[in-house]
Amino acid sequence: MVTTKEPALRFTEALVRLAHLVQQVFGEVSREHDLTPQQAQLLCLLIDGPVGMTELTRALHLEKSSLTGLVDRAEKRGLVVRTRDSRDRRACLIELSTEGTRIGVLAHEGVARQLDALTRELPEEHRELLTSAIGGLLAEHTIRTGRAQQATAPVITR
Amino acid sequence: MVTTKEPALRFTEALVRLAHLVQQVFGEVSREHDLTPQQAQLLCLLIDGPVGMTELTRALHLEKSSLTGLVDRAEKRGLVVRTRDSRDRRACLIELSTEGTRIGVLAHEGVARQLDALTRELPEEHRELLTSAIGGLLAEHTIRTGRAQQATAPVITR
DNA sequence: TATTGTTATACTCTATAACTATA
DNA sequence: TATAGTTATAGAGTATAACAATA
Repeated sequence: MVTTKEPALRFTEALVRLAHLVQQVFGEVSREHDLTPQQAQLLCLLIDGPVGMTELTRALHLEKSSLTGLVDRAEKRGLVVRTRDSRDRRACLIELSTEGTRIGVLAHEGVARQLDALTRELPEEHRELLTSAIGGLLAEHTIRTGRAQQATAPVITR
Repeated sequence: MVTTKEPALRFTEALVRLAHLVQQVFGEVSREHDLTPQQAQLLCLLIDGPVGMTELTRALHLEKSSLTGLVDRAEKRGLVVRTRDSRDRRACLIELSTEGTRIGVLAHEGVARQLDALTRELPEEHRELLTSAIGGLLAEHTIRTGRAQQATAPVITR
């Protein structure tokens, strides 16, 4: 086996540019719905149900005070609601409002649709292979860092 | 051909999570060098040589006033220098300082190293397939939007 | 007139440190 | 004491609109 440096560099560059592209798509879709990318990310993360602040900080890789502000602004816009956690009076659960659900689902679908459109040209086998390859990368990262990746909707970290 | 919705969704989710991961890596490396991700991105973009403000706004997808601020702060930190463009007295070229070059290269290498490490487990064929598939996506996006992607170092858009 | 870039302004996002309330 | 979350503060990032200087 030869020490091929070239492909490695090209590959990482491809990864970075892909991330760049996904960010763009995410930003554009967010704008269409008058959301910041961070707000869209929050809404997408809450689609599956209410989540506590601490869990959100882990999912979003934010400090708790940063999250407080993000939730404050989202709440002020009527996108989410703070609910008291019945089992722990210190904690609260963040929940989508009706409007938040509506916009969150739209944003989620918008991102999925656009990315899907970009990949429509790929042969089905390639898509599957890509999916599993990416799954491998994510698993590898989880192993290395000990941190699990979020298991939810299209969501981008800042 | 059956209308398979499932794989499409999984695939786009994989893309989004991959982008997420790359963002994380980029953010961590930036922090190590006491840079914001945006500053790191700027430095990486300038490694190949000086670039004008207008071209930078296109590469970074920023409004010109946002870029003015970004460059201001980077200049204040001694990372970049504004140079007058000799052929157009309205324009200026942004150039890395010695320190900016040093840190920019370190950040670039750091990102490449970490991403490379994550992909070391992948079979070589998969890496090549991934690379070409991503290349296809980028090309598709360029066609659809008419905008070229940047052709430079590991760089993430916010 | 059009283009290049800056300034003024207003938000949003983010982190650190100190704090309150509950466990 | 430890944990969940907020507040205070400061700085960074971003966009819109109005502006200056040059083309």
